[in-house]
Amino acid sequence: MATTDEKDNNEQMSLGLSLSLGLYADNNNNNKNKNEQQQALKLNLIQKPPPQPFPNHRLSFNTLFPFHDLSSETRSFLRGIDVNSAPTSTAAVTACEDENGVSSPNSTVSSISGKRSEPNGNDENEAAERASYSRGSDEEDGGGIGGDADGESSRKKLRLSKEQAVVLEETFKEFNTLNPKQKQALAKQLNLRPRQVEVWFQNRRARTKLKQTEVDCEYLKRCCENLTEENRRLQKEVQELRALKLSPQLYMHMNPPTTLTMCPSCERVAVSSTGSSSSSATMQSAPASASQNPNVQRPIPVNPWGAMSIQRRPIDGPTTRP
DNA sequence: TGAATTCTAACCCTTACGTCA
DNA sequence: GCTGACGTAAGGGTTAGAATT
Repeated sequence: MATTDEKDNNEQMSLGLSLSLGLYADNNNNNKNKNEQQQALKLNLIQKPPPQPFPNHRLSFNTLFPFHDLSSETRSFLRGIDVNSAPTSTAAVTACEDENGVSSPNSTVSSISGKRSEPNGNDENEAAERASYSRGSDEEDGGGIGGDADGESSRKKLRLSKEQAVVLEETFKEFNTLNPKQKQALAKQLNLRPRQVEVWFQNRRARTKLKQTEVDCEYLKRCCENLTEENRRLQKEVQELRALKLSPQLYMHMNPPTTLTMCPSCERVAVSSTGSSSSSATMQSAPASASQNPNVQRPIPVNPWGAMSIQRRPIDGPTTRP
């Protein structure tokens, strides 16, 4: 059926994606326009994606574990994803699309296209089949990809063409979430159903998040290793100090124990030796004097992240963002 | 004005399918 | 040809915020 959304799409088709995404021919009759307009302002006019990579209601990993020294890096993880490594400009892809908007290589039903690597064996039959398939019945969502017409049970799986994937990827770099209008416009441009675009973005976000989780996991692993090492070292020091306490007569012949000091500016922990000239009084009374005199370098509880010098390699992700 | 209800969109988890080795 | 691993499109359920009543 011809919905108002389709009308929107027709109006927007004449523009390139970047423009059409921002275009708000506001003849929509549903009740969420205010929201969308606000979002459109945010996303399209200001060209500023939402601040959070995943504007989710739920807590993200980084929300739960806010590494203070990593925030900027962590936020940048989701930038610059280029999975397909063949970034074609949107304009170029758009240019491939002819006026009818149906002759471009469309999403591919794998059982039809055969090879995964090269879906664009452009028969007219194939193209027609793909077009009819990917367009489907433009009823919203309900049908699903396998829910069209005949089979409820058999859900055929389509494969997006390379061009579609590239455009989606490029768009994802810009906006990792789409508002409904953007979704519509992009779907129209790619000759897909909005639901398919939505699903693609959802899955794409999931993949990005998975990568992020892997990176975070690796980081925590290294944190754990460092902490274990630090713990081992401190245990050893404690043993030394206990031995010292039990036999003070030996103290004068011992090397001074190492002490953790913290740089007040960067709060990084440094292991320093107090030097051979340090007196026993200094060593033993250090914690007490530190608590009284803030200028005294004092042994501190170990900052688990401070001693880390791990460079977290950002994973690919959506593009730059302030 | 505040509470209850409805709508919507995003997310997560899972499934099903296609491809490849 | 069969099989298991892997990638990914899609289904279904849940949730939170906005809009409406």
